[in-house]
Amino acid sequence: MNDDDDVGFPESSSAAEAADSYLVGFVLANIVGLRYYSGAVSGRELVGLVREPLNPFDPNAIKVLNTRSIQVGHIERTVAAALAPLLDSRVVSAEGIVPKPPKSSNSFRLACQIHLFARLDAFEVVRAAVAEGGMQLFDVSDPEFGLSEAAVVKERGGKSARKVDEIFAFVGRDEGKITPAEPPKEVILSELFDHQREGLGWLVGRENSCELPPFWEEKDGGFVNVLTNYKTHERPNPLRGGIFADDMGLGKTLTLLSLIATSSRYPVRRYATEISGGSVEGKMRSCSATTSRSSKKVGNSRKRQKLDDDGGENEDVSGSKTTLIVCPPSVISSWITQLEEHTRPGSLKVYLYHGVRTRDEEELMKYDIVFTTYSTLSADFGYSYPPIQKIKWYRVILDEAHVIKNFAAQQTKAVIALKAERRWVVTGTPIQNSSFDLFPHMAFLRFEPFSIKNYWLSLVQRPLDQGSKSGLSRLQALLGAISLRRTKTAQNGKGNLVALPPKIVETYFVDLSAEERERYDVMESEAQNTVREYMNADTVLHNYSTVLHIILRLRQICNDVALCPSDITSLLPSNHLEDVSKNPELLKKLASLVEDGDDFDCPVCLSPPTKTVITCCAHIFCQNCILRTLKRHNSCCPICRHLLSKSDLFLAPEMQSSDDDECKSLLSNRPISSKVSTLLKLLLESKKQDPSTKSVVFSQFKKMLILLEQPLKDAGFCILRLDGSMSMKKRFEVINEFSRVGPDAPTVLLGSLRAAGAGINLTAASRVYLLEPWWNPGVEEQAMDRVHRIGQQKEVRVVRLIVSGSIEERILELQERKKRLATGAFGRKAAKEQKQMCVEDLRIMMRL
DNA sequence: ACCGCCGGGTGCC
DNA sequence: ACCGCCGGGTGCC
Repeated sequence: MNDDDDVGFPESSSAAEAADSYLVGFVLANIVGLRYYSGAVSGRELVGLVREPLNPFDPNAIKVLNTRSIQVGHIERTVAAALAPLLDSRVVSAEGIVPKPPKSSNSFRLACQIHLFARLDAFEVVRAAVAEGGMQLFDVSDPEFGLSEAAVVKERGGKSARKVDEIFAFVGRDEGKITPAEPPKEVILSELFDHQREGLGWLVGRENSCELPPFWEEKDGGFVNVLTNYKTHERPNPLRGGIFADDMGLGKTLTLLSLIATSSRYPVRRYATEISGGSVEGKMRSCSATTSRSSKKVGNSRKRQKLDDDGGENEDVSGSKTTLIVCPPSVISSWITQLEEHTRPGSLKVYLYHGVRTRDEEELMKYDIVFTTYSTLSADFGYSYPPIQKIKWYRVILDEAHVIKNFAAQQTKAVIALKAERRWVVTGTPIQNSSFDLFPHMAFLRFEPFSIKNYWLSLVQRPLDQGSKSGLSRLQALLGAISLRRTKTAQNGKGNLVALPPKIVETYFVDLSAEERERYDVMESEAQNTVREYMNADTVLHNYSTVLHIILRLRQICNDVALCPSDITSLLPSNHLEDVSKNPELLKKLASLVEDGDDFDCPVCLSPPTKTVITCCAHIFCQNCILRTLKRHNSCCPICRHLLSKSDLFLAPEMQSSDDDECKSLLSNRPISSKVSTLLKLLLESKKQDPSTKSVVFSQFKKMLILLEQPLKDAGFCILRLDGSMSMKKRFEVINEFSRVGPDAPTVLLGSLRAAGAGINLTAASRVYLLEPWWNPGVEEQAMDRVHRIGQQKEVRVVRLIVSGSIEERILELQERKKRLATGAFGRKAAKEQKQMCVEDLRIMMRL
């Protein structure tokens, strides 16, 4: 057994915090010594990795714990030797997952994937250390991956990730109706409102619930946690408590007093009033710091004996039903006021554990309610055996629990260490601001597996930090499963504890000037002719890159002619064979296409290529994707079935950022395009309304972002740029600077989509301008979500700029079609085709 | 034989 | 552990 039994979760091995750490990859290692420990692991289960520097056999030892914090074994010595320094120096945090169940019950070792997380600037160090230790670092996009043992695991992992979200979606949905409850009239004098009776019903119901906690199911006579896949034969304890998060002003305090009253011993032991003496009023006087000792009484010895052996967690130590309420000092008085107002005098005895306070546990147990503050708790914690920590309370209520923010803080630790059968987190504040670390609350509530840091991080916090949709929905689902929130406005309905302000998306149509229009029309008809030829000859696929090129140019003109050379045909490959290997010119052009475009999705993985490869048949892929595909599919190009070998693949040159100045000089002193002037107009309007409003302008064309700089500066905007060529570190610096406030603070961020990937948080802005329509609506969605995500305080307005009567309008049309398809009957089937442009799409886009 | 080879003892860190 | 590894016994053909 492990030693940290009190709190019920292990100290995490993850030193690097979630905020800016990312998955470097994973290594395979054995868990050894299973023979010597009792911890069981079933397949696909997460395990805790905990350093054990004092191990007498190996200072590098890393022990492995299962979900229940029971030791399973150790990480094999060689791997531990390589990882220990990384963990100790907090360069990495590690999470283990056991992919397959042990072959037999008396196995000696067990394979484990160790996922390593680190800050981006430490990736190289980690890679080097892993290599030094003789291990292979597996990467998600490793082409070799398809064949390794790890692949099986990873594939399953992918499936399970989807499944995890389904599980989350399911939980909390089956929450039954609440049966309203009446408080005992002997104690509560006031009449409760309907919603308060319901609230009371919910509270009482949860405290007396015998149901399995959320995410647990009964299966084959045993119990399984469907999230962690942990199986056990012991029935997990019900979660007797939760989060009570009614809006302010709905009377949470009275509802909670009613809850306390239902378990108070009044009127049964009316005689006890005399023993402990003092009504509420009496207590009120004795509560002040200077006189709180006055309530000291000699306890009876029978109780003391019981208290002394309170190590037994299951024992209800004294039979007492004392509720401990922890709250900020200012809130105590409002509790007292409500006590006076709503309860029968003398029916609930209270003690203020605050200032000069008793050290006598037995004394404390005489009261119905003991109030204390977070800072008192924190001050006491660390003293040996402070009574408040030693007592096993009947119930603990954390009021205004949102004041707990930092898991590492002493006061948080003190709160989590409190012992009680019934635990409540009470808050009236929806989680909207950026400090929304709910882990302390999960730990306090003993809500497994979220009360275990690694699980919290990987299941909720990390997805949330990286701005993924599933992060938010998981958080909402799990909170929904254990909390009650009603808002003043939305009566009856369960308000969401995690609410985002609204997002308004509008499309602003831009009219081209007469000159621009003429230019565009000429180009478009040229383009139509070319594409029509390919279509008639059925050679669209063989001229794929040319077609992409044409479309790209048309889209560029919609933004600004400066993005595109005047003669569209000059950019088309002269050679109809499109063989890059025999045509270095074409390679160059394609490379520029990739660089300009910034939005080419690899047709295999449907996301922007990491290492861009151009085939001799002029199609574009991620290096890893095309390598993997060639291995599987008889060496054919997935687009045109051209035979390919490795020598037919060309790495696109890395993007250069040095041409910025060149671009700038090229682009300066030109008349402003219609789209740019429209953007300026909109930005100025919003500045007029509120000068502090911050905006993000997204374009997929790097040149467009450069081109915008000067006009924006001239119009008096302080701007920043975020592009794909920046290192992650630099990106975070830019975002940090962008969120600065003050008279000289930047208000406009020019961003490329590629730079706004996972982990990028742009909530400082409340306006988003999308300069062009994106191929795939999901990508636009993602861009908006960098701004519209947890931490956003304001309503978000998104404006898409679309040139009317242009290819942009048709792209919009295509997007709509695809959305319809995706949500329609063919939903799942259409998903793959959705992102790849087909001939039919091309027809629509080119008006052919 | 300062070797190779055999087979028994043994087994996390 | 139906392994690897260690260290003792052993030794031409």
